[in-house]
Amino acid sequence: MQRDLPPLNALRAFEATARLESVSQAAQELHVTHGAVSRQIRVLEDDLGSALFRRQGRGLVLTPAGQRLRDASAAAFAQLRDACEQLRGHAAQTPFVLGCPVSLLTRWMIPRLERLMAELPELNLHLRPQEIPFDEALTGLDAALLAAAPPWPAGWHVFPLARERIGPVLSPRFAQTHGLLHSDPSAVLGQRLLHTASRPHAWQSWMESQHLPMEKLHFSQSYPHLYHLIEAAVAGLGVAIAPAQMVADDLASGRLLAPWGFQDTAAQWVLAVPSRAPTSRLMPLATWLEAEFTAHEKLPAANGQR
Amino acid sequence: MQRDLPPLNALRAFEATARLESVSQAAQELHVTHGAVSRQIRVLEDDLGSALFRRQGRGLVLTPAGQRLRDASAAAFAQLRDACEQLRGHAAQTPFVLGCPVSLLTRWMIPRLERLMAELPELNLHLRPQEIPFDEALTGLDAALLAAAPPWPAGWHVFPLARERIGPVLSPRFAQTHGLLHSDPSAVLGQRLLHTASRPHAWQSWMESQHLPMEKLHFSQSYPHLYHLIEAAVAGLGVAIAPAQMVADDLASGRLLAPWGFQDTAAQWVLAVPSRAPTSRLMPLATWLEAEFTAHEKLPAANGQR
DNA sequence: ACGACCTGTTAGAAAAACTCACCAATCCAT
DNA sequence: ATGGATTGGTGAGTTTTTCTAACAGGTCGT
Repeated sequence: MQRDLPPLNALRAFEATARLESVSQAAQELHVTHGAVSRQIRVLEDDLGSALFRRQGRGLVLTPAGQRLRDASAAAFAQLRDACEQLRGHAAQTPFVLGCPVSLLTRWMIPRLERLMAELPELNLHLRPQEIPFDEALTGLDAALLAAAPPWPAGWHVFPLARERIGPVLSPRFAQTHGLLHSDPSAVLGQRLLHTASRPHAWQSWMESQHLPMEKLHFSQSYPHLYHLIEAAVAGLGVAIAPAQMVADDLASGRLLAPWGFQDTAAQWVLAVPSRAPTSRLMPLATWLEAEFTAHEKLPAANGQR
Repeated sequence: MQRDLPPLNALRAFEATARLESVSQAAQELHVTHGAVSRQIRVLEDDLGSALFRRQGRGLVLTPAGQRLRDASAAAFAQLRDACEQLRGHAAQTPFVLGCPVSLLTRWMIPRLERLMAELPELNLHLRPQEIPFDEALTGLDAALLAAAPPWPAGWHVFPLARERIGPVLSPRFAQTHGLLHSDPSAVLGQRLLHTASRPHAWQSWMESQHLPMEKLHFSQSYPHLYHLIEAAVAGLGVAIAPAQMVADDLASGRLLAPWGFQDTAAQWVLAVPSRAPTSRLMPLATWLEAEFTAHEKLPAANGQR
């Protein structure tokens, strides 16, 4: 049978008090009031059944019993501190592996990476390109950044970052651009529409949201990745449909135009983590990403003009 | 600057779980539910920022980080356990010194001492004869047993045990006894009244409570201690006035009679302790004494006949 | 496939810890 | 000596933590 340990928090209060020979200073070190420390010491004395301090005037003197306990607890706590220090240090320098689809990585993450590293230097972020669908257990990842619609796989914990919003984009260099700029959304019907196998329903869902018929679409070549699709649009090969965030920088620089704005989809941009992962390193990243994503909410809403 | 310790209670839960390789068994050892342990481990993992267990089927496996922490915490806790064990053991075998006036000691405590020692063997009780008034700090005592009226000195913590009740007692061998047995309390007026310097007001307060005049009292010799007073009564030298508890055994055995019962005084029998003494060894004694004192409440009340 | 067994999770209840405000004692500077 | 500053102790009330109870989901053995 296991012998009983004393109340550990009381022991911590005692150790600090014994080391500093002052209740008040110990309270300061432990970030509590002196009353709390005084009480904890009382609890410990009561538990052990012997006085640990002699109250002498406005100070304290350790009793022999107190001295022995101080030595033991100081050593024990030092050992625990060392071990935890080591673990924490090791955990801190382990890279935080973030899975991310190549399209997002290329067009959104990389332009922001330097700033992210500067603002969260402790994170030691490593990006791992990885396409949707993600492994259910997120094997080898500390987190994944992706756009997806609920329901989420069991075993994920999901931080919503922003609604996904998509819309048609085209280059100023595209031959028909001038005629399209002030037209209805229906004007896209006759254009060369670029699309990607990774988002086969993008045009369909946008057309539905605009109440346009789908039969008259003129699909051009299909691109394997969203990344290529957007590059094709930038090159003026036709009208692409893309999530707002992934063309934000191109819109800002004028390389792309979005005459009909963007439209919410059922999907969201989320940060997904295995449900029982430690949260301490996660929260700063989640916060940063959310801020960065919502900073783009200033992009034109659906039907907005640019 | 002091580095931070991990949450200690969480660490204790982890240590038990790691040692037993089971959340459920650890919960059993710690006398909590498995949910509590599971949660504590989660808190610790979160605090340290690294997983300590790999959940594998219905069991647990320590991660390398967990193993290191287990070794460190097992050693640290063992050290603390040892030290506290030693302190507790030392405290337990230190005698518990109970100050007690000789009268009470002789006539009440000693007859019950064997039973007390048998029922509270861990207490290691030492009686120290000591007369009222007691030192305000109760120097050298763990507690004091005495009859006194409030207010109590500052720095005492007082466990009330029973009201003090006093009444006249006399021996069957006393010459006038037969005539007194069925008389009014006023019959004492003409008798030889025994009294003691240690309680000069005893007769006075009793007479007042009976609404009898005090002028006609025939005081006999004064005895230095209550103890002698009672012995004088037993010897048939006159009528003594004594607290109920101190003649209880004599009444039971017939060596003394209390024809007019007993009367509450302003005083109480109390167990007094220095206010910041540890309570763990105290409570069993206080409980035992209270039970023993109130067991005598069955003695005849004031005006009751015997 | 089923029950036995184990761990994780949640809301709400219970317990522990803390703060605040006060007191008493001591020390120190005037 | 006296009044202010500092220190420790205490009690009431509140906040925070921890625990329980009940359920969910997975794995193992039969």
